[in-house]
Amino acid sequence: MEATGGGAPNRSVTLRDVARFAGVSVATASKALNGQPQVRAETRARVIQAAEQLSFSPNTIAQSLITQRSGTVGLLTSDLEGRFSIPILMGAEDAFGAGQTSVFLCDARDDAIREKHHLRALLSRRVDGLIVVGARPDTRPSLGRDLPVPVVYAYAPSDDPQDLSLVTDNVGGGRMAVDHLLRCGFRRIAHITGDPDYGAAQDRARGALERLAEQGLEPAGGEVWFGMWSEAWGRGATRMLLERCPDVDAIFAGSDEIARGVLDVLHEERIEVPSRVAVIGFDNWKVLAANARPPLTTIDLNLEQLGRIAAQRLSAAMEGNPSSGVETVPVRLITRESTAPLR
Amino acid sequence: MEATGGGAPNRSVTLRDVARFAGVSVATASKALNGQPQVRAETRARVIQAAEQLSFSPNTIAQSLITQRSGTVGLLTSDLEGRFSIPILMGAEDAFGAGQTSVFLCDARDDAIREKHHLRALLSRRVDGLIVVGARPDTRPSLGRDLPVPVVYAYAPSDDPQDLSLVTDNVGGGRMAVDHLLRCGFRRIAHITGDPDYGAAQDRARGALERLAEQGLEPAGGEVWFGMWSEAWGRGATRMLLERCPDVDAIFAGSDEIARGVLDVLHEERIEVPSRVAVIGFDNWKVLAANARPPLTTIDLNLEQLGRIAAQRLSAAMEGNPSSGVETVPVRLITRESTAPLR
DNA sequence: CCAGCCGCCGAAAACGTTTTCAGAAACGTA
DNA sequence: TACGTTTCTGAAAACGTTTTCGGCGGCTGG
Repeated sequence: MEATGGGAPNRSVTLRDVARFAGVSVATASKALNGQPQVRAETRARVIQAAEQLSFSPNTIAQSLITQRSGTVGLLTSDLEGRFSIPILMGAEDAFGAGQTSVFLCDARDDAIREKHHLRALLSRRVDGLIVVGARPDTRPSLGRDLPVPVVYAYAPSDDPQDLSLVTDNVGGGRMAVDHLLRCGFRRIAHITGDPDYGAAQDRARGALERLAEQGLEPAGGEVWFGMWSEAWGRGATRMLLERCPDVDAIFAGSDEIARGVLDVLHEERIEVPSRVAVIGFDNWKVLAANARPPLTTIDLNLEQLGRIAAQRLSAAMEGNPSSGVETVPVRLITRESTAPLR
Repeated sequence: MEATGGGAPNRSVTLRDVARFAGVSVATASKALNGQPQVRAETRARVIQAAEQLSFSPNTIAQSLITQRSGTVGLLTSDLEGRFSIPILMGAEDAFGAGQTSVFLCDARDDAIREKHHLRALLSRRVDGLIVVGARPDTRPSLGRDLPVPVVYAYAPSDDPQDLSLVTDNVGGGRMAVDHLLRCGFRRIAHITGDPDYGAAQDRARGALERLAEQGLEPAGGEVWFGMWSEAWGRGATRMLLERCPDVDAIFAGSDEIARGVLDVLHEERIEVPSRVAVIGFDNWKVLAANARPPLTTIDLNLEQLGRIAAQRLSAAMEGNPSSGVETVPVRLITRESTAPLR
């Protein structure tokens, strides 16, 4: 028979059922299952066994109602591809200790009114906190200061310095990329990157230029090649670069997409990578970077880490220890074959 | 003053507060706000205004407790990249009518015990239904028949035919790809695809071969080129193909990644696409397909649609109209420049 | 003027838990 | 034996809603 079997969480077996089955009151049953001290060991055992036999699963909703904590957080994103939100979600799941906290994922699709809508819904569900993940790494409008729950902005910082924002360290990433190329022995380093309206493009470029300047170097071609975040621009810029500056020996691309375009043209021109020209990307977008020819050295955005920190800060804020300002999360160098020490 | 301002959803203003403020009982307030008929228009207006002034937001948790419906569903995925789950999530959000239903996204990371863990948590949160998104389009173990809520399997079908599974129409997609090439006038068509252990690879190939056979054709090279889901395999296979069968005039790649490898070699060999050889991919993975040179015609998996249908079927099941078996969702041809009518 | 009806409102129960507090049982001590 | 103490248990209130049902007042028709 199935009735007492361990299998089926039958529809709605409640604490009352468990209590009755164990021959105690609901109060005692509750205390027994929650490890409260004031219950005899033998009684507790009986209750626990009853719960198992009935495959009791406590109704979190009722618990939330009374404890005033839902054990949920909202993850509000506008990231159509899920490229940023999923790693961040995974980091957050980790940090929240699985099973303790569940997360509502809402995609606002870059639409302010849809975002407002989702926000209302989440608040009405009494989430304990909110993580807001932007679509692009530039400041975004704050949700406001008067929300009843703590918020942390991840990837795209809030425009209100009073909020807490977590961003990847683009300046540091730019430095790191150039530093790696320098360590490998390259000196004539160009930087081809994306849309100059993006803070990320500016920051990565700044980091790169700073590190070059420390060695008394200028970028190959004289300045940074801003353009678009696409392979096509990577190809076009590389062609111009090779013409203007044929002795370039390394290219730092502002994204892996751009890097793919760069590699493509180098390959077309029969220029060996990395022995003649080294290439480094940015983002560690696996499908692009790992499949490249040769596999692409790049800067990993460390998004799980970012998600983990977001969850930690949110937990702290929920305990009453809020923080504010912009915190930058370090990035990581992923070495593959498109850069290598010059002999 | 902020007190009567519309802005801040102040901590926990309850229906009692609204009722008191409007000078009615909680019962009446509830009915007024929910559009129940047995309340005078004037009274209703007073309550609504009170609610607005206090910026009342009903506590969904309390509502759920009494209505026995949480208005939430769980989306259980193992899709590390979010490539499948996010579109499916978006489709589901659409179909559920925004704000009515919220979704918990849980990433099991292909780990059975983590999945079990998430499942317990979701059931304990009393989700109204479950969508299970697999990592790869092959059958996966069923969650079991004795769950207290309806389940629909999306992308990866369940191994229990009693369950309802929604899968993309890989056979139809294979047919569609070849059909498109035929319409464009190509006749010597090769098929390079991924790991033969994947049902998706087999199905796409089957569709392709069927359509070819209808024209009395065989695939160029005699058979399907199975291998791996990577650009590298796409490159290798293309080289072999060109050697063995230099008069090939079209290549159907089993994925966009493979297609990129194919294009790469054709380009290297200075073979014009599409005038000499046409290429079609599969997946419509934007970053790969749209950035390709030339932009890649491909088969779109139609995942939002799949998510929408999943949500509809789930809703139906929640209303007491379950279905079962495997339902295939049609795919879509996305025409770009890598195929074009001959001449 | 009265019976009956209808429209509107509110008291109270219910949902499934946790927590408080009073009381019962068992035991040791004077 | 009486009493204080310690352990353990259970009744009841609380969380914030929805829903049922009884009641009150006014209106209509006879």
